[in-house]
Amino acid sequence: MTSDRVTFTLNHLVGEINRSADRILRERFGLTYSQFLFLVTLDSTGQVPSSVLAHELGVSRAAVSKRTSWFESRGLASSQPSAVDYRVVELSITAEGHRLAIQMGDTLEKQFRQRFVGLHGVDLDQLNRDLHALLSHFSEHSTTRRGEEVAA
Amino acid sequence: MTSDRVTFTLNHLVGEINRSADRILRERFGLTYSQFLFLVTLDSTGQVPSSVLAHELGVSRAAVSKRTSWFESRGLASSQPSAVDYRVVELSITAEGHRLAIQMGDTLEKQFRQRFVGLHGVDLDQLNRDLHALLSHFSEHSTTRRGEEVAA
DNA sequence: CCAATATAGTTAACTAGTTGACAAAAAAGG
DNA sequence: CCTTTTTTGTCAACTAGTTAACTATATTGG
Repeated sequence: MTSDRVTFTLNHLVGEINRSADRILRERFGLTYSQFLFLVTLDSTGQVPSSVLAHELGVSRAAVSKRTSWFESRGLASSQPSAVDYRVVELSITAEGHRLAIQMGDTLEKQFRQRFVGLHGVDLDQLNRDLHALLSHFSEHSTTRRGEEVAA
Repeated sequence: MTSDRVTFTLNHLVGEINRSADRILRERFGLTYSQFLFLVTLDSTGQVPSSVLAHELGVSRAAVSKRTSWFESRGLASSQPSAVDYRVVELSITAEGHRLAIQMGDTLEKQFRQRFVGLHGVDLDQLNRDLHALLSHFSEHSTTRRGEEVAA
């Protein structure tokens, strides 16, 4: 059962971390962790078609489509039809959205570091490398059917 | 940014693993990963009050309440009012549910092992220990953090 | 003993995801 | 050039979670 335990441990740990991040972001910024991910991803891509953002977030195009107006109405993101492909809606982050994404990221980073001072016996960088190794091994050996289409 | 990258890597990896498990369970058993978790958790607890199962699964009592009839109607779980506390609904797994939980667990285990033959340089048992260390450190330091000072 | 409080489960209204169907636009290719 | 196929975004209907309000039952303490 060793291997199963790893997946259970992973799920449990990720659950705890995300719950904690969510709580902090709600308290201090009034936004959820998932809203933070939307912003930080859009910030990292710069202006992108809605479908590309969906792919980056690992969710369906429909999911992004439904959430876009929420971010627009709060002045955190903006959308405009592409000039070159009239099917495409280009999304971009606003200055306010960018400012917020940075601030939220910094807050989480600081909180995470504080929480792990005094944790000895685990090398976080080594852990990160191992997780990356697992991830790429996993992606290579799977018929990654992520939502619908897959970019090779 | 090291620490943030760890949480992103964790999320990404868990997403891939769970998506893969979900796909396999849907194909072979017609059930989702989350339904498997419900069954395997109920199987491990034995007969429990609905609220205890909710706690074990890390979801709200309402979430369990709404799903219970689905499992009952398929003969995988059963519920009966407690004889000692008339507020409580006791849940238990059926023989069929138990059989299914075992079979699904075995399938995932086998698939996981197959996928990781040929992955060198990562000791899964060591990884599991590290993750557990992180998890318990995290849980210890997560309670009682009201109003702590982190400059924003 | 009984009034106040706490707890278990259900329900309603909401959020955020899914798939499948669709219209419109673009790309491919005879 | 015109048909066929592909892609983009949106919508509808669904799943699975949330919180808040509610009912019914326990538990506690004066």
